[in-house]
Amino acid sequence: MFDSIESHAMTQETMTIREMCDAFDVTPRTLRFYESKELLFPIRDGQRRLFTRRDRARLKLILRGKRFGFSLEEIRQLLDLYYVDDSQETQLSRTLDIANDRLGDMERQRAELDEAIDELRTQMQLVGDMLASNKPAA
Amino acid sequence: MFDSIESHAMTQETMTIREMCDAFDVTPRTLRFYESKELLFPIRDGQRRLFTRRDRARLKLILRGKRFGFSLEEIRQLLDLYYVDDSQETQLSRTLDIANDRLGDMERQRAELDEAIDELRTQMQLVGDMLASNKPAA
DNA sequence: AGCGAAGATGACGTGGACGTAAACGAGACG
DNA sequence: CGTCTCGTTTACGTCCACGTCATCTTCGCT
Repeated sequence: MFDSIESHAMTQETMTIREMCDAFDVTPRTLRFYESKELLFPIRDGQRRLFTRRDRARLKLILRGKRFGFSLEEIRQLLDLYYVDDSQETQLSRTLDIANDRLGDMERQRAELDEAIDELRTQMQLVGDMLASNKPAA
Repeated sequence: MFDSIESHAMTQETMTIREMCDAFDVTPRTLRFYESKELLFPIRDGQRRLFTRRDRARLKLILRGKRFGFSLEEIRQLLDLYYVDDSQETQLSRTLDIANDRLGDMERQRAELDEAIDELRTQMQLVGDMLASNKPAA
C-alpha cells in the first residue's frame, strides 16, 4: 500500500542537526528555534531530530528570506506556497494571490535596489575622486 | 489634491518633528532614536528639534536601507559616505571600503532576488496549473 | 562498566529597534 | 488666567531572533 520508497543508499535522505549546521552555517539553537516556530519539521529518531530534504529546501528559503529582510513569520507564510498539499487546496487561490502580491513586492524591491546600487556607485565615484585629488574641491 | 503637509513642508528649510512623522510615516520616538544613534542631526530651536533637508535626505536613505535589511549601524556608516566633510577625510578610504562591501551585498542581493523572482514565478505557474486541472466537478 | 561527545530540554540573557508611560516646559488661545 | 497641544527628557517595557548556560539522555568506544 505504501508506494513511497525510502532508500538512503544514494544521497543522504536525512541529516543530523550537526550536519545541517555545517551545511548551512547555522547553530543548533537556530534550527531548534525554527522548529519551535514551525518553519521546519524534522522527524524524530527517539529524541534526535532528523532533517529531511524538505527541511533543507525550506531552510534554504528561510535563509534567503532573511537576507531579503523578511521576518520569520512572513517567511513562514511564504513557505506554505512552496509546500502545498491537498489539505490546503481550498486555499490555493488565496495563496496564489498572496504570491502575486509578494512577486510585486519583489519586483518593486528590485527596482529600488537597482536605483540604490546606482546611487551608491555614483557616490563612491565622487568620493573616490575626492580622495584622488589631494584637496577636496570646495 | 490640496496642498498637503508634504508639498508644503517638504519645501521648507526645516520641519518639526510632527511634520517629519507625517511626511515619512514614522513616530517621534523613531526620529529621536535615530538622533540618539547619530543618524540624524536636527538643529535646535530652544528645546525643539528642527529637521533640515539634510535630515530628510538622510532619513530617506535610512528607510530605504532598512527595506534592504541593513542594520542601523550599517546604514550609519553608509550615510557618512553621502555626507562627507573635511573632518572625516582621514577615514574616507575606510568608509569607501565599507561602501564597497555594502555594494557587494546589494549586488548579491540583486542576483538572489532575480533568482527568487524566477522561482516564485515557476512555483506560481505550477500552482496555477494545479488549480486549473483539479477543478471540482460541480 | 565507564567516559566523552552529541543531542535534547528548559530557562534565563542579550542586542537591536523601537513602544510607552510619567513628568515637565513653552506657546497658543478663549 | 487656566487649559490644551506639541514637544522634551528619562526610563522602563516589549518583540524578535537567537545566545548561553545548566542539567539530562543516549550513543559509540575502550
